Amino acid sequence: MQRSDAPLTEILKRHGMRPTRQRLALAKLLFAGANRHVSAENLHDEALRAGARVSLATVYNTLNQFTAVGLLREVTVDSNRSYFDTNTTDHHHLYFQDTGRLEDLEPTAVRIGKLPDPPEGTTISRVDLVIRVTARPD
Amino acid sequence: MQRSDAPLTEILKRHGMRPTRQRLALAKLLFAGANRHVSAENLHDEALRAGARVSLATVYNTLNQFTAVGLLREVTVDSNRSYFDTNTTDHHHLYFQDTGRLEDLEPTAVRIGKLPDPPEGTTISRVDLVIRVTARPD
DNA sequence: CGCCAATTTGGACTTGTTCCAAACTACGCC
DNA sequence: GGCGTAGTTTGGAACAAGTCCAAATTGGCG
Repeated sequence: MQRSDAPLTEILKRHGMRPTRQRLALAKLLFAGANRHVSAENLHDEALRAGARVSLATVYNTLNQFTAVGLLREVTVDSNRSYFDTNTTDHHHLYFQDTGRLEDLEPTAVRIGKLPDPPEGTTISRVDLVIRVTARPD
Repeated sequence: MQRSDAPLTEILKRHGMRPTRQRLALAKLLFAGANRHVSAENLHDEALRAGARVSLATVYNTLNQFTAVGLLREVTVDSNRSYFDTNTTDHHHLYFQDTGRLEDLEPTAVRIGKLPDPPEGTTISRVDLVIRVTARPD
């Protein structure tokens, strides 16, 4: 294990997960650089290409565990595929319907001026806003 | 065919669809009363219970066709099931994560104060806002 | 070092949805 | 009113995303 994996190891431990080879490899892909949006298949392919031997089942397990402990956020933009976002701060999304590409919006790009009170006995767990764009037909 | 189906027949024709027994039955369930949110399985069960002989494949076909011509709107709140909304006007949604229940929000309940310009070469096709609530843990 | 609980894995399974080829039907035409 | 045909429906097979499972592996602690 290289020195540079140490912080990832720490992160996993802090969230009650053993830093296994597979989880470290996936965490590295997810958290090494800029914020990302991945699907399970998508991350699995990437892991294999990077030489990590990880099964698809483990990718699903890991994404779900990371989401459960708050390292990832699930974004629902497409009803037949789950996307996971490494940016867990408060923000919204831009979705390119033509290509399936998903991007974060700057927190300042959108302002929600007014929200209703949640119904009696419930609390708002999240407010998701998605701007869907298509190539301009011209 | 009863007199009361005439308007539905008209609606279907106007959108280039033959008013078949199946489409009329489904349209009746969808558009007879207040606005609704349905899933395919859900509408299929209801149709059968109402005595309409319709296959699940036809329910899917019909929901997709209705959506294509703008009689329905697809709402993406859950990544493993599609919901269709009979309210095609501009509005947002309240989603009860515990029960899967989906409700329309009054157009006045939410105000979006600021939106970014769409990226070069694209146009905004839709802005979806979903407020997710859970039972208050107490 | 060795043990044991946590983890991973391939493959079977489930669920939601689409595809397909054959059967059926709406509807314009005579 | 029957006919022909293009549009529609249908059951079942096929597909895709995701979960489950029992067996094999492995990390971490003593």
